[in-house]
Amino acid sequence: MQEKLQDYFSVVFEPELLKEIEKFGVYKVIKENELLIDVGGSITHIPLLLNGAIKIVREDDNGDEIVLYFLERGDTCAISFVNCLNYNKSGDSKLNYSKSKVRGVAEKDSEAIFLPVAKLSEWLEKYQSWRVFVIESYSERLNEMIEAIDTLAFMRMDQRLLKYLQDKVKIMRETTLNATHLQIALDLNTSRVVVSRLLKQLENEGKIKLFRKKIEVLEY
DNA sequence: ACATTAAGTGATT
DNA sequence: AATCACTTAATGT
Repeated sequence: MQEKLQDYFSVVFEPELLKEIEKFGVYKVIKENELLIDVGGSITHIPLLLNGAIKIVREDDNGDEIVLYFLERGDTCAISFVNCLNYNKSGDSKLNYSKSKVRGVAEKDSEAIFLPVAKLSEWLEKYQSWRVFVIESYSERLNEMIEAIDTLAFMRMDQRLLKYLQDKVKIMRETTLNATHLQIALDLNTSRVVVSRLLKQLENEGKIKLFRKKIEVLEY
């Protein structure tokens, strides 16, 4: 764990903070499709992603879902973190953790260090580098959310689909994606039939190539 | 050989 | 863009 911490964060964090992270953080290997946090689940730890990718999904009461954004190497879900802070301040004395409004699923095998929320606010006061990191991360997440809203509000389904595929290529670092039409439909909150048709269209336009349970993206 | 799951398609709203 | 109803193709047992 130390080496990996060094690799990714030695430039970002001061040595003392790194030591603390080593001490209180729990290193974990996350398998593809593993559920990290579900809607309504308590947030007890915040992940510091070493590598891999986590898909953050919003789910409403009917179980309809929309992909908000992906967490990548060096990312953390600062939104949930700040959420925790607010909760604890305004909060009761009991050790209640705030509830997650999103779901996090591993998009591929990943490694992360899980940090207990209690430590995080402490570090906020102690370490300058931690403050910077959290604020930057927060702003990144916010921008990604705005981007997600834009695509949702202003783009037609075919464009959204293409963007989805291209984003995924970026995150997976592979041009050939493993995904069924149904899975994609769920991510975009549409029906499988629509996805199938639009994918066919994209294939005819020469932008992608279709296989069974696989899609090769040619333009990205 | 049969059942199950993934993908393709026309017609309708 | 969604839904229905149906077909075809690939895969698992």
